[in-house]
Amino acid sequence: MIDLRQLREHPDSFLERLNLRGDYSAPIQQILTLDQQQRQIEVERSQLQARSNEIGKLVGQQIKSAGKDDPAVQALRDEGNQIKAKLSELEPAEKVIKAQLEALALTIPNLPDPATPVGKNEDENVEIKRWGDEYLPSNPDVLPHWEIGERLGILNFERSAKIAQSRFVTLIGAGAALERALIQFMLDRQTAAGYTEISPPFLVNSASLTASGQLPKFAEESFKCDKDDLWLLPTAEVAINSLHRDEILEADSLPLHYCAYTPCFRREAGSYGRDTRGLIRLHQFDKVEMFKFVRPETSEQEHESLLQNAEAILQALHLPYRVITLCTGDLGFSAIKTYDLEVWMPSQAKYREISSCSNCGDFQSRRGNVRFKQAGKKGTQFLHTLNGSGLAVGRTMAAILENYQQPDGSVLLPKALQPYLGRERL
RNA sequence: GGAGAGGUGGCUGAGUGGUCGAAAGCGGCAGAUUGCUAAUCUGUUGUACGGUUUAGGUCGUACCGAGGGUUCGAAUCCCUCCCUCUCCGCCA
Repeated sequence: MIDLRQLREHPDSFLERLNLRGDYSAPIQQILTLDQQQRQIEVERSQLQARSNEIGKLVGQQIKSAGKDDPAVQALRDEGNQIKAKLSELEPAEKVIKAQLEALALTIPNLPDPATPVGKNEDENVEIKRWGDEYLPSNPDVLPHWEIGERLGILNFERSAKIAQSRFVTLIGAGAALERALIQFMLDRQTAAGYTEISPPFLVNSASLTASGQLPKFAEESFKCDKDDLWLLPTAEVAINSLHRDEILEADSLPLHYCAYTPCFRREAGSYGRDTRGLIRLHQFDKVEMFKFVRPETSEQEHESLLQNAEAILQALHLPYRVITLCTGDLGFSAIKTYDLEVWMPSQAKYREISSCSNCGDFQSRRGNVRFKQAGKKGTQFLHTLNGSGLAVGRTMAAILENYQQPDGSVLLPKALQPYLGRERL
């Protein structure tokens, strides 16, 4: 949620930064108008209520001293009724405006951080690092991971479509074990890095999705269970973000670092043509997520260490990757700054996203009303939230199947993973 | 799914129509005092929004699970929903 007070006080600089994402002039103007109307009504309303409260007390006193049939009592009652009549017009009007204001404000994305490069779309993202050139595979005839996977008999798409739909996979034998091993491996690493593991509900309510930013704007992206106001979790970020919703945390308890393995469910609406084969873009995939609740002044630094924690997995698996900083035009809705990790996919001769590490500033904590309080100090502050994949399991599996593919059609397993599977190759 | 009980401030817990934002205790904070790793005493102690102020501040409104209703006036009465607990049923 944007900071309405900040917008009200510095509308020009606010809009200038926001417009680095696209043109939001119209809704912002509307928000400013609604905000002004709302406050105007609020002033009038609270004055009336003050008088009404006063009358309420006076009636009580008058009845005690002069009896309930005293003419003064009737006069006060009349005045009270008049106020009630006025309030019955003001209150609904204010509610409507407030609802419009909130609905609109919820569709405004977060302001990009000054450190986020300015750009229109993904073509203007900035590469900041490459790692693992020495691990680039030398095998020139690498098969795409879905082909090698089906040859090895460890994954099957056709039968998955029979069970569910296209864009689902069934893992078989060593494939299923590999997935489980990767989850275990990643959780082991991230918990060793200080993240507290949680296992949240895989169904979440609308409030949780709104808090993290998926609703109201991206309702089409998630699967909904209509009867229950529950949605299939699109990412563990949603669940962990709501773990402390409507709470006031002790400053001393921060930072809180969590990680979680969950499946993630996404409708992938509007991406019908892309990545139709393989493990890259499925309706259901596994992910180990990292999430931090931190004090505002530390979030930049926490963002860097979050990135390192994600990188550590790729490094441990000896998978070549690069790090890019998303530009303002490609930045996600809730983020102020995002690093993407892209792993090398030999069959496509391209780097493909395998982790996204974002600093969301106080955007999600405003939406979820998560604050912290310094003991002994007055007032509360919104904290900052950060999230990052550590990592997407399906894409990691795809990267392994391609980068570790041998000329004889077998797939070597990364050394770090071998103990988890009790074997050296697939 | 059926029956019952209940949701009050950081916690425990009183409060069933009128100075209740809410007693009391605990905890927290500040001070006093006692020569002993603590006791005692005193004071203080929620959040949000808005008006006003250079600021400290000050004033107002709202909040006793959520949303409606009755009333001059609701934590208190009525309705709907959500959640928790106990028992029964069902079930991994």
